[in-house]
Amino acid sequence: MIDDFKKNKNLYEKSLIAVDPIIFTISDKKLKIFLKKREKDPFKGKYELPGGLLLHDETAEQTMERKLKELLGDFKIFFMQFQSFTKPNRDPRERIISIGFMALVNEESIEIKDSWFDVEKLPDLAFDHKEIITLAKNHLCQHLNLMVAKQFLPEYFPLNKLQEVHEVVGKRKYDNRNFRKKMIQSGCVEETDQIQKGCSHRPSKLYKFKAEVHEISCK
Amino acid sequence: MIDDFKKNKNLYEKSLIAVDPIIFTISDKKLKIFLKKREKDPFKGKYELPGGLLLHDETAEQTMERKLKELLGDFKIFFMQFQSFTKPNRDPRERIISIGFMALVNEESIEIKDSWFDVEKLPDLAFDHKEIITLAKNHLCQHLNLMVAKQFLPEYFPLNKLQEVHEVVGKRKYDNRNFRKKMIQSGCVEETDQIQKGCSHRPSKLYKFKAEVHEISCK
DNA sequence: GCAAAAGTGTTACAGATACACCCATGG
DNA sequence: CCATGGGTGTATCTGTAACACTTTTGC
Repeated sequence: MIDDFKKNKNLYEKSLIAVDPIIFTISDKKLKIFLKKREKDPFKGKYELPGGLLLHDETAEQTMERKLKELLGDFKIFFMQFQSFTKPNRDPRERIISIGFMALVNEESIEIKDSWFDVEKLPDLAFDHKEIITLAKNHLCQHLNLMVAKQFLPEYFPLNKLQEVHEVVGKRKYDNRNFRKKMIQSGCVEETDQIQKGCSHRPSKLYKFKAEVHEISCK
Repeated sequence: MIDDFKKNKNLYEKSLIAVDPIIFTISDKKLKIFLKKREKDPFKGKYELPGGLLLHDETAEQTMERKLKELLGDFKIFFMQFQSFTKPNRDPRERIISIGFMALVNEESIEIKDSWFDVEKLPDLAFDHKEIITLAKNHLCQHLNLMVAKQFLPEYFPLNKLQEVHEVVGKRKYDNRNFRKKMIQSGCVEETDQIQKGCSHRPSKLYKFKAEVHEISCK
């Protein structure tokens, strides 16, 4: 391929490479994403994904880690690639290829509480970011499984919170008795001796994921 | 992001962008992919994916269409993005980001009969192409549905061929009676009045997909 | 008539669904 | 004592799995 490039440098063009993180969390029973407001043209005043360019010696995954640390702080965050975006004029200034990643964070680990937008009520977006977010939402919804749900929860959680995650991401309701039965039977979660505190109703038992939960799917 | 670039051009580096097509077909009850032999160093004599660079005004999808036409001829081929590869040194000469696509073709539309390798018996591969192929195989296997199966079959096909596609891609066996029942009940295929010819055994009825088959999943 | 693949129905089992009431706590 | 969310069992339905023999054709 490089040989093609050497033969005819006019045809091919080197391009900047960026990652665009779609950072999801669940808060207030809604799926939300992190956006920032643009302070410069083009698209001044609109919102954008908090993307970043790859450094010369970085993989896209390393760029994601660097950006996430910068945005949310230094703790481990789960993320996965879902699609790359290559329209030549997606940035009006200069060609940039963007690799889309979705990242999943537990609400409780978030310090900055603003900047989060309900995916059903997004503001005006810069570049092709609306399209990117739509695809990320579909990808998340289609890849909902226990590994994904786990990312939205703290280590110890009530089963009803796990159900809530499934309901919000999967955009559907589950029967509470059936959901609990299925989760317990699946062997992926286990009861602990911890109890929920500080709630003005019957406190729930807390569960945790068994260590071996990795890729178990859950419709 | 471009502002970051303008501030410090040393840190960021523009890169060539390529597509790498993993072209699958089913032949002889095996899943096969298209590879070509490298005639130059590096990796001279090893096999590689038939990748191509993005032209300055092309999306990755347009590059795929151009390359597929060049490799296999001018007919419509189904393909989908599955992952991008960004290790800085994946090509020892110069940085190239590669966007991996899997393409699916029906054996009968192939003219060039060599160049196809059983995915279970791959030759030595150049660059990171072994890794790319492994990921493409997993992706294909996990995304097996009727839309995918359709790509491996001609317009009119025996139900048993559809079963074969599912068995080869899904690496498992299906019970013939149950499989037929399920396919017919699903309403995605319909019987035609066409009959298989030129076989030395009982000829089968031929079926076709109904028009609306797009994204129906099938375990 | 034999080889080779096509085609066909019934029973058993497991997983999914539907459904309504009592419980524990804080205020 | 009341409001709030936590927690529980049974009966039915539906889709999947297991299973073996007859049919049609070419040679």
